[in-house]
Amino acid sequence: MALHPYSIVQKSQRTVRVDAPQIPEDDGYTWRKYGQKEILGSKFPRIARGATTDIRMDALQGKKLQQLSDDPVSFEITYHGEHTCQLSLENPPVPSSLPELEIAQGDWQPKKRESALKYLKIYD
DNA sequence: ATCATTTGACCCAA
DNA sequence: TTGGGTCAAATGAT
Repeated sequence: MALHPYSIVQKSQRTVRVDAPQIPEDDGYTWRKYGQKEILGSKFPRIARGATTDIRMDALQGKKLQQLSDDPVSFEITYHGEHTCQLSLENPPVPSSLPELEIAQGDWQPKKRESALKYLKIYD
């Protein structure tokens, strides 16, 4: 995915614009869509996704997709925080106890802990 | 059976 | 109260 100019929006959050054939859906992580909303003044809905590649909660990461126009279709992707998970899927680290799951790195974390536990169960 | 997506409901900050 | 982010049950895909 050839990344095009990005601008720093906040600490640990950046927005990247790419053209349609370069939508970085395949950016090395598995994203799970968990929401879609119509945005006032926007022609296209905003899609919310979270990373599910790593069963550790501190590896969860938010990602939003916003389609900006539909002629030269471009998207705006906002990453929240940083991935802390390993890319290698062989031998994924398994949390031995639940309290470990309370730690969330970066400026994004799931709103409810139960939800994160659910994510965990899926991959447990 | 496992895991992803859809979609209205729910929640909360502004 | 409204707008927007997340929840979660049903549904789809494999």
